[in-house]
Amino acid sequence: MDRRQEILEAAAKSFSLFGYKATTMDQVAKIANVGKGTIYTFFANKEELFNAVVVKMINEMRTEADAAAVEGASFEKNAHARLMQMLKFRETHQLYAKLVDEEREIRTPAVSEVLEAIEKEIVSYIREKIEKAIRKGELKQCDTELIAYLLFKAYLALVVDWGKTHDAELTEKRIVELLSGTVFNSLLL
Amino acid sequence: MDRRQEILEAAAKSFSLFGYKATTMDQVAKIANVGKGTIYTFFANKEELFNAVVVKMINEMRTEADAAAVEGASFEKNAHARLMQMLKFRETHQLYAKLVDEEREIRTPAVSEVLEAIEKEIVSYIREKIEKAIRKGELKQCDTELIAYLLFKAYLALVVDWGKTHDAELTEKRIVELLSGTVFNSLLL
DNA sequence: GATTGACCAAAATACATTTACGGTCATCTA
DNA sequence: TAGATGACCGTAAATGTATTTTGGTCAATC
Repeated sequence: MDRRQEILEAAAKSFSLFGYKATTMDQVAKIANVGKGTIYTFFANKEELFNAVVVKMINEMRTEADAAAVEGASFEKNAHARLMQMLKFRETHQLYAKLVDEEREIRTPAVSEVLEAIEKEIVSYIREKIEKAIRKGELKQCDTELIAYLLFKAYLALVVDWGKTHDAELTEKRIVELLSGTVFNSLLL
Repeated sequence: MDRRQEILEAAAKSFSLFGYKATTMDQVAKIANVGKGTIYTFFANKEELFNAVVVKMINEMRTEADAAAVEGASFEKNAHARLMQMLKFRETHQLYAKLVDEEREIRTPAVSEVLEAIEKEIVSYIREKIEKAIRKGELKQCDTELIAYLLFKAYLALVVDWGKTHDAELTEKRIVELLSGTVFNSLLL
């Protein structure tokens, strides 16, 4: 089997289990059943290996977000489904969850950078969908960059942050009612 | 002069200059020109002294936020002015800025708790204003708790977070246009 | 020519020792 | 004699140091 692939999978396993900092190159080599030196013939260093693993994860997330949308459904319904899916992915997917954790309690630069990149990716993904809906005539012209950013931050706040400072999570119904009445409604043509 | 007051001022000065963790009770005693034991006749411990200082600061912030509003102006205009003022206070006021800093790089529980309390205070302040506007018939009935939370988080994201991941800050105009067209507009009766 | 693991400098960790700090209370003074 | 004080105490943090671990290299190997 492809050596590069085996290394990638081994790395994904280790990063998922132990996080970035606690994963050692020896560890990865052992899991992948290769010598440590072999890793460096495919990846320049630990951080590049990490980035490659994360890129793969981002693609999985995108795929799952797309799967959450329903052909023919309204922009609001699909945008909601997509965002909820990605936020669920964020706390369900072993690697993503681990990285969020690591970011909270240690401060590893490589992890911060990667998390930032993921968020940028999500925002630009949302933006794509908005622009597509505008082209289709479902939404009115607007500042798509800012709207995408606002949507993402709003969902992050309502789904993730709220629970940290209140004793109960917000129900999805309450979130939908709030955003449907405010942001989403204002986007309609 | 009132001993309690002198201690409070000395503490405010020290917390502002060095943060919570790096402020020592000996330090405060020296600045206040009192024996260390005296502090403990007014405040049970360092954290209570800290809380008292922060309560004072919250009141200042409230006063400044109120001063930013204009009698007779629209809800949107005043809410915007109030929120922008509080966010400016957040990075201008020596103590507040220092605490945000300390929270970012050290993880002092007392500081985290206090920052959370301040945010709660801001949100409930915004909520008050929303409810007042509803009573006056300027805004429609809505989920005031969530709207207040969303507004605060949106401003935080647009004014504070945006700059951290983009090379230029958002202009106030762009923020106003975004929120005016979405959240604020939807609140009108 | 691809693969490997012993090897190296640098970074992280563990440990021992010292220092600093929050909080107390017997003493002092007004 | 009631409030103020600072020397004092136990603990927690900081500091210094020895030891281990780790990312990355490269000469030897297959």
